[in-house]
Amino acid sequence: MSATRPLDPTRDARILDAMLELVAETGYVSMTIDAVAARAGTSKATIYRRWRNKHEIAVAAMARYHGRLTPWSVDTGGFRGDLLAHAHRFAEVLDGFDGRLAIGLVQARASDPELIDELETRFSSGARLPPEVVERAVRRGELPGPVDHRVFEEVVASVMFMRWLWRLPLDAAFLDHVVDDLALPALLATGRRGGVDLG
Amino acid sequence: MSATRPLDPTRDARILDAMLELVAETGYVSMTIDAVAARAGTSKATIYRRWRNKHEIAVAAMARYHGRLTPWSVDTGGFRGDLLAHAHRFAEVLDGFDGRLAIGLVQARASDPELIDELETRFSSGARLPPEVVERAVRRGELPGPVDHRVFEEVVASVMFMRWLWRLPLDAAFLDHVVDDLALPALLATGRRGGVDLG
Amino acid sequence: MSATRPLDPTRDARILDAMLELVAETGYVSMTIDAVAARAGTSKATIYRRWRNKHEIAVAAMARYHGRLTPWSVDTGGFRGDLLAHAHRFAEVLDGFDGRLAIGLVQARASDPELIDELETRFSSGARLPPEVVERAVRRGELPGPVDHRVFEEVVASVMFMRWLWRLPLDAAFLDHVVDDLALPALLATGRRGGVDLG
Amino acid sequence: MSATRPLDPTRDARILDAMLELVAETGYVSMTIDAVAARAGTSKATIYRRWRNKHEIAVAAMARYHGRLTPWSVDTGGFRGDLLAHAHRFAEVLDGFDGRLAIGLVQARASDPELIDELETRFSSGARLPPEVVERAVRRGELPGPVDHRVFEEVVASVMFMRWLWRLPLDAAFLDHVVDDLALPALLATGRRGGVDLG
DNA sequence: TGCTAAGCGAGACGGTACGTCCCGTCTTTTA
DNA sequence: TAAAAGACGGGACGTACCGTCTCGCTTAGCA
Repeated sequence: MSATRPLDPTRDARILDAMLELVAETGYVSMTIDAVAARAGTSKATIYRRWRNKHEIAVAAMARYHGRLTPWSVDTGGFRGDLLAHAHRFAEVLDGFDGRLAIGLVQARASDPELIDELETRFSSGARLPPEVVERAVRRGELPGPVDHRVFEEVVASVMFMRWLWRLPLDAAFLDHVVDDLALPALLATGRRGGVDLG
Repeated sequence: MSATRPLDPTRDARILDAMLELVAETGYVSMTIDAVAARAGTSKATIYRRWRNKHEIAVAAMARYHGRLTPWSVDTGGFRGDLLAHAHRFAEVLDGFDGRLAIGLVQARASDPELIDELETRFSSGARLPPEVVERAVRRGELPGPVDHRVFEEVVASVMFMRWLWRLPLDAAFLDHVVDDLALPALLATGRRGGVDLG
Repeated sequence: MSATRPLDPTRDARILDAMLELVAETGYVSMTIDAVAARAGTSKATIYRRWRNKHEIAVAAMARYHGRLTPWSVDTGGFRGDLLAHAHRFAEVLDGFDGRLAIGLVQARASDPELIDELETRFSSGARLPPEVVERAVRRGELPGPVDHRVFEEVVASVMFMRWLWRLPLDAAFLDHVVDDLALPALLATGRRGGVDLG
Repeated sequence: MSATRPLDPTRDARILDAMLELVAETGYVSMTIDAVAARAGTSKATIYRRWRNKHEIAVAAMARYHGRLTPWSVDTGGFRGDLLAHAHRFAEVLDGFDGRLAIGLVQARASDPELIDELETRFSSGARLPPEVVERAVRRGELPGPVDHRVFEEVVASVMFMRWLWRLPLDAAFLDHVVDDLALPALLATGRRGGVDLG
């Protein structure tokens, strides 16, 4: 018998990083595996030894990327201010790398229905409201009781992403609207009714 | 001066209809221009005389399709029932033709900003809440006063589209959640504060 | 009965001239009917009203061109000098418009076997030796008797065209060779044997 | 450093053979690259990886073909008979594969000067008179001394190719004419004057 | 002089081949 | 045996040109 040689794990990283960059730069559909291989400094065979096709590579790349997202939080001293700050932060995320990546993701879903099933929660994690924001508000007396922080992410991520998708401005007035007219009422309603199951 | 011959508009219709059918049947990426030409009974040249590439054809096809969307309304006898019915209706729209077409729209977005902008309102029109639904509720005493019907569309279209995008089920429980926890609180909030400017 | 309008003969000329120019510039295969129409300032329909296809147009153009070829002659005072002068003249013809046209002709034959059947004699007319050259030589006593002047054209046109085809130089040394070693012996042989039937 | 994979030479052969067959069957213009690929059992990409366009493929195919031409000779017992036999042989060559291929050569000439130059000698090799034919004639006393065998090829290849080009018949009468009136006088003249430099 | 058939330009049309690009697989060489 | 380099079969893309056609406009020649 002969010694088998394991796949070199440093290649995985180079390949997936190249993949992410190219999805952000050109979109999933326009991006080619040859380009990924070139940027990663590997050969196509090395890529296809690890994943079976383009969309599997994309899945792996997204998983790697979202695994690296750092949680973000801020304390402005007030509940509404915290929500607004998180909305602003998500607007920046959309306008940056993540937005372009999101387009790539959506495009990928078109070509490869199975691609992003498991990425749903990860995607909106950019708009995630940390539970301590709610806890602080309760402690400060701004909220009568606990509310479901996940509702914020659900509403804000969706509405802002859609608006960004149509290239409408994510300006201060719109963020005020999202927080005051959509997120806050929904959050307060969860408090009144004792929770929500987002399934 | 001499007469030049215009592009035959009956061809446009045949081509775009064939395009829509094939996108719905096989998806944007799998669909072939040759197949479109064959089904439309034209030649490829006739197609490329009108649009420069595949995605421009798709954009045109979707513009044509959305231009044909008929408004929809229902009266269940109660406000919540009406909202739920409209949410169900939008779920059907997404699961049908529109969902698959929406993906094509997102693909097109990269290169066709102005056309996409124009389609924004049309896209969410599937979730549009007709003003008379609100008026009926006010007359029945279910609402203390008028609320902004556009908030329904804004929240419901976004949240449901996102969920559909990630292929999570648009089942009854989720629709209840959207109506009760997100849409209704937001709608009622607009009533309390006298309107919203969605810009 | 009704009045019919005849085809405008001025168009014929413009079309065929444009055809000849374009064959010489780009070759028969590369030349397009659209380009002919554009240069002639007509429409394609006007062309196809006159001829059924590309090669018929080419036939007509060649016929028109060769119909315009002006006979050429010179008297150098000696038979060999006359032959050399005609060889030089044919070299110039090949290097000019006619050479490029000849290539077009040959290419045309490839695509359209029927194209140039009747053009054979016309083609070599550039190398035609006028009968008076022979008559003068006989009068001067340079030839013992009449020789078949057509042999000159047959040999010289063929050999020089082939050499030109392979882009070998048609220089003075080669022309001397053609005249002294090929044409003159063949011409004299016809005199000795009393004529040739070129069929 | 890493190993790169060379183009597979067995493909070249299959492609060029298929090309030759199809040129002979349908002509250069009618022949399709897809048909070549199909017959060669390769893909179009494999063909276009080797040559840039249709005519480069044709040139390569003809180079391959002419490289395989086998010299031909015959001994009829008499000089004139030998010449006639070689003329007949060349007529067959023209009417067969070579004639159709020659047209392709001329097409190629426009864009590939250097390759064509190289093929020049090969082309007329079909009409080449082997030196031993002359030597035998001298030994038999049919010729007073050595003559330049290359003159035969020069005259015969040119005159017959031209006549073939115009689709005039290469019948026995014409071959007699070529041998008796053109080739023999020119050959004998070289003997009288001691050689020719065809440069 | 007015009617009418046909010429004309412009260019759209169906069809077909071209040459390009990319996917996912396979082959060769080196380490 | 992994890795690089890249050739390979397959198949869609978008382009180009052919020969036909349709559309208005104009013009020649009969009435």
